[in-house]
Amino acid sequence: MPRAGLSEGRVVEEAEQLADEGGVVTLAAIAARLGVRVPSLYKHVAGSDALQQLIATRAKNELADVLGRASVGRARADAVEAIAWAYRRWATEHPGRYATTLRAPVPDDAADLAASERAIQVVLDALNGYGLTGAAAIDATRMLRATLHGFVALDAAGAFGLPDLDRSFARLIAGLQVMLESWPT
Amino acid sequence: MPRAGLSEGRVVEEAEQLADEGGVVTLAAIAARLGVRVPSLYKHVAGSDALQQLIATRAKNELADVLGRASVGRARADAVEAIAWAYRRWATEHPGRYATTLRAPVPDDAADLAASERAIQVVLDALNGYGLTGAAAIDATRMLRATLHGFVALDAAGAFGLPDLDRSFARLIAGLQVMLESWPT
DNA sequence: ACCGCAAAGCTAATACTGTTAGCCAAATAA
DNA sequence: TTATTTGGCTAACAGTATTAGCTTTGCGGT
Repeated sequence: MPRAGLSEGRVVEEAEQLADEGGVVTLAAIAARLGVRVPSLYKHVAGSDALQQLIATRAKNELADVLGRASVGRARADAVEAIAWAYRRWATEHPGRYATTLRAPVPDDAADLAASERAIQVVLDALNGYGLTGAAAIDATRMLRATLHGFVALDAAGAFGLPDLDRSFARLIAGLQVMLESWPT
Repeated sequence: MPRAGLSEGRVVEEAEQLADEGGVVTLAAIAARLGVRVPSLYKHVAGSDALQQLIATRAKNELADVLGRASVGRARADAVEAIAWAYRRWATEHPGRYATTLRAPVPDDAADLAASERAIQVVLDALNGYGLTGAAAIDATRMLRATLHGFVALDAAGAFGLPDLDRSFARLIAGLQVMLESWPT
């Protein structure tokens, strides 16, 4: 029996693809796609939970990259708008990976913690232009994350009616600008 | 063998309790708590999915009730503030039931659709005082739902650091007021 | 070139989950 | 009292994750 040439990375990639295609992310499904039996996967990942964790960490890093690239060279309203659209776009294009992004970082996983930090830092940097520091910056970051996540999450769940989502999102961003302009320091 | 005296309502209640206690909502766990074997549950609910559906519909109705009670007799800023705090409170006190609230209503379930409508209507009524109609009202409703859901979802996931959540939420509400005051009609 | 060994696949077995079929006793209706 | 419906049960099956243990591949060292 020839080897399939798997690796941790290969398994995680396949799981990510499967997740983003909306399939049920099960070891059985992943193994089938890789042309391998289920227990063979355990030679590369420690189990279902560990696999989820790997996907989550990679997703957080990728999201941080996307947001960082979107906001580079921009400030204030420009930066917020760019980040918002990039965030929504990545989340809707990668719903499976995005969903893993939300779970709290497990406290003993340094890589996961670092990835979470990176994503938040991009938002904090963008808000820097508004002169927010300390508690005000924390509040504003939480507000921004909550708003963006809430929109894409409700969208993904189909909780909104279908039409005019882009218009609603644009209005939302405009509203965020107003909010941030008047944010107390 | 004496009967356990179950009913659809009793099964759903137990599942709701289990969900809000953070347990894994599994037929096995529910049956154990009710002192009954798993297949017996099928005499009262049509299966795992159907049970989820029942919980979801009841949860949407309860949330609509809570928001409705909170906003009665209030308008504009008052109404928004009351709804926001009631929403967050109910969601954090009933995390399991709240989570079921987010799934899109299944199109052929009239009760579920009606429940979803009720909850949205409360928000729409509250925004009525701002003179929003048509597209503007839709945008504002989506914004409000997204913001509230985003905050409680990230909170529930532990995605925020622990401290000062009430302060951040209060700031968020204040920001929403500003946003709504300047919302274009 | 050969051996040895770690890595990578496999089968088999266990323990969960949900689900269906079919039995039997208990409550209820005639 | 008898007939029927109802609500519990056991048994069986399918799907999932996981572990144990076996075999073979393929690479590194001699």
